[in-house]
Amino acid sequence: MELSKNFQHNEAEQQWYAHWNNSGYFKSVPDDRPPYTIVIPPPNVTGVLHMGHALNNSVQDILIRRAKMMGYNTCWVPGTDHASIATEAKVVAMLRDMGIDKKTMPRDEFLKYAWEWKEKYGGIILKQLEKLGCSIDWDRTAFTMDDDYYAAVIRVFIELHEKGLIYRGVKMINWDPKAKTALSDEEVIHKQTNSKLYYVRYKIDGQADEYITIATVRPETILGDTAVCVHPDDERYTHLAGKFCFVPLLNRRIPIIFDEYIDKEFGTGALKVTPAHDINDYNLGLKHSLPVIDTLNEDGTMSEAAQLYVGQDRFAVRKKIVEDLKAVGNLVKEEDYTNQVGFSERTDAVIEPRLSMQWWCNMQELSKPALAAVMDDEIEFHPAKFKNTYRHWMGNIKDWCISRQLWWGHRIPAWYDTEGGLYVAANSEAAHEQYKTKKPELAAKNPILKQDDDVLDTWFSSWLWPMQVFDWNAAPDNKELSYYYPTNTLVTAPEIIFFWVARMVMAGYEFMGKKPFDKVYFTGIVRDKQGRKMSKSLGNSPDLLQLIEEHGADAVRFSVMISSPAGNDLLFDESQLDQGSFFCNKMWNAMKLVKGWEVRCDATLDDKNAQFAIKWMDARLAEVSAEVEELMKDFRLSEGLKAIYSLIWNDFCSWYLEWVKPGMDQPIAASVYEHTITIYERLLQLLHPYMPFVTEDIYHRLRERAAGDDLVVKQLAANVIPDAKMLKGGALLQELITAIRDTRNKNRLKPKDTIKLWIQTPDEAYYNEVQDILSRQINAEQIGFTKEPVQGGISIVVQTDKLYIEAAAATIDVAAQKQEMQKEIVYLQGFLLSIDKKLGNERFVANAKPEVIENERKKYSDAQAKIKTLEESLALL
RNA sequence: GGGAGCAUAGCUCAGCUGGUUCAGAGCAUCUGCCUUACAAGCAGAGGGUCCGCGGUUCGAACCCGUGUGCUCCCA
Repeated sequence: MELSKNFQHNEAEQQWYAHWNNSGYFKSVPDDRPPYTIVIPPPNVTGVLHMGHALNNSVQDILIRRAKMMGYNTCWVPGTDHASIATEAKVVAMLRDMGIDKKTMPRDEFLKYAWEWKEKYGGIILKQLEKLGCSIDWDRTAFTMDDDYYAAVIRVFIELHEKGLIYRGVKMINWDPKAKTALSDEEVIHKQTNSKLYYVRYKIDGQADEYITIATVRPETILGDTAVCVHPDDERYTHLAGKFCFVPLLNRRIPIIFDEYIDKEFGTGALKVTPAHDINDYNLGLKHSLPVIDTLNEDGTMSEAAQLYVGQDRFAVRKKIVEDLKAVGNLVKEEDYTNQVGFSERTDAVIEPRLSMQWWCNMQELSKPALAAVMDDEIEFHPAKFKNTYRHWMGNIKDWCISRQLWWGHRIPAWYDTEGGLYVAANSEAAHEQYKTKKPELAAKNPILKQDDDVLDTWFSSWLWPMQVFDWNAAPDNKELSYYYPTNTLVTAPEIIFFWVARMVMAGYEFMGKKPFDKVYFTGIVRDKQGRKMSKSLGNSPDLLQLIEEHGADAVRFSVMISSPAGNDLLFDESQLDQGSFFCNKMWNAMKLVKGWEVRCDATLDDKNAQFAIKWMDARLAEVSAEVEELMKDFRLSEGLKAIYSLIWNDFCSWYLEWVKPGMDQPIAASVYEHTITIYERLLQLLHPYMPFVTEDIYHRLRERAAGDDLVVKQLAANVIPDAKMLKGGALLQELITAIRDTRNKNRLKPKDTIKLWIQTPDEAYYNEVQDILSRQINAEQIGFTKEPVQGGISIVVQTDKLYIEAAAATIDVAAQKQEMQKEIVYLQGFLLSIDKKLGNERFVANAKPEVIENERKKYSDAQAKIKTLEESLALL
């Protein structure tokens, strides 16, 4: 078999994903094994895969694959949410391109287009997860507007309405003039914005040439002013009690009112009050019984009520009104000002506070068990610091605006009669039944009820996800739900904590009476080199599919995971991908090396010289396996990967393989070959959750495999206690080799120059065991023991053994050797002193743990011995 | 304004319950190698007031306080 120079990721990825999927390894049905379940945080149906998804889904896949190898029945449920606003925007844009205006279209027809759009583009993001290698149970793919899911959402609405938790009312909401819908508070993003603060004077009624000056960043809202408010203690204005002033340009007469809400320090201390367009002004208006003048249309243009600039956009009007105020002399001044402005999460339009009739969900009761569950660690947060954020939000929870003025989504199951009577029911028939019973006379006259035009917030459906993907609504006692629910781990970004995590917890307790998941793992945020969050709008997110194409899915997963400690952000830079692909290549080459030995196997050969290497490698494998297990328990995936990476590259490739490698054209003991293959398999298995393709590929190249013998389903062996003596012996051997190589370098020996090594040690047995390895690693033609110092050689000290190197080619620098030894002695003497001080301190001896003291004593005697050895060697030079 | 977090090698970051096996990794740099798997590699090396100050402690990168700088979330 001719093997390519490098690992060919493209072929391997295609081949193995198809093989795993076709073999049914990703499918899950309830059985006797314990379940390990993850529901995917449904990506937005309009989305494409970006770096955040790469991180998020790599983490999920690692957890799932590892659980699978540990004997769990793993189930990873995929799906998408319908993304009301984003999808509707896409469909409207598509129609516009076709020359069709949504307004001219009935609802049903629009929805037909929307479903077509969803069928065509909606699944793209899920398909992309295949490329990343995600072991997803595709048969379970769910969508928040599937029929069963739709029914569940409607049921939940009705139940909460019956409980009195859902109600309809007029309140100040966040209005997105671009999407023309209300938004919840969570969908508004506040950004610091450079604005202007305009000082505008309002003429006082009855006072010739007296004005009151207000400051505003939104001069266009002047047209909706119904009062000017000042602080009752503000001496500048006390004389204006009971007076009125005129709104500039309109000359509407409005009262000057007094309220302690006013901040005297801000601007001029006088506030224009526009109850229709500011939440604080609205509350002030309620308190002082001010009229409300809504000067904006739904698309952000000025309404008839504004009287001026009717039909023109709010931002165009802002400029014009400033000009016009200036022209009539009422603009006093303007200054630069930075303030927080709300933007729509989906459309990026500037949000308008607007008074509007909407549906609301009261969260007070729902939040109580949800808050307690997280605070009591019934649901564990990793990292735990997010408990604070969660508590803060839950503790100050506000009613949730759940209606959206859109068509794409779950239509609100409420019907109205001609008198405004309200009927909430699962369907039109049921609503009409209610109507006939309640108002038989009206029903006879006007038999048709009108359904509410609005749909529900997308998150009002996705909060049911962990339950409804297992068919909660139709069959609450079904086998799957009781087997998979509560799910094990939810993996998500911290920015989703309120949208998703909090609401899913609430829904879980409210409707299932149980938590939706045991643990929540919050990943970091993926940022670019400059530390900016990667986002579509900034355009700083690399094309993930292209990265996978170029570097391979394993390399992408590696680079994302290696630099992603739990809950910390990760600065992603494409150059990091190299480390991952180099690693794939390293493993590929190790496989080539080992496979090359196959034809040189000799079953009759003695494997004595390799025993040390094998036992040591087994011990390291045991040690790191245990370490990884601990790290995984704490979601320290990045450190787990580092440990495995180092085990494979350093311990296995750089040390072990060199130690068992046969000489050129020399045979290898068959048992050593076998053992090496087995060790490599176990290393690949340990790494597999992180880098599934390259590991599966090499696994199959190491040996012929029977059908079904695939790494993805190979069960991890139970961890064993590593052989401590072997670990120590291996570490010493490495230290010896490195020290001698360093000495060779320093004495300008070429790699091909051979040396003679004389060892002065009390433990000759150890050296006998490693002699074969040692001589090859340092290119020694001869190794022997000595009881006396060897004259004329280079002398070094490793731990407390003395080594003498004789080399014909060496240019020995005695002065340099002396200097180095003296330096070492000085350091050790200082070290000794510090331990001495410590051990001489009564309080240390009294307070420190016995093992700490014991360790200090050992360090002391070791250092003493080493100084003695060094001094002896020094004396000989 | 309220809250959370971060500051460790030139860069990006690890360092969990305080104890020179605690000052680490990768990249970058320097030196030597085309050594029979790998130059996408091998063998070595150098490099740090663990942000400043104060405190607790026998002992602090780690705990506490404080200052400075930065990031994020919420209002």
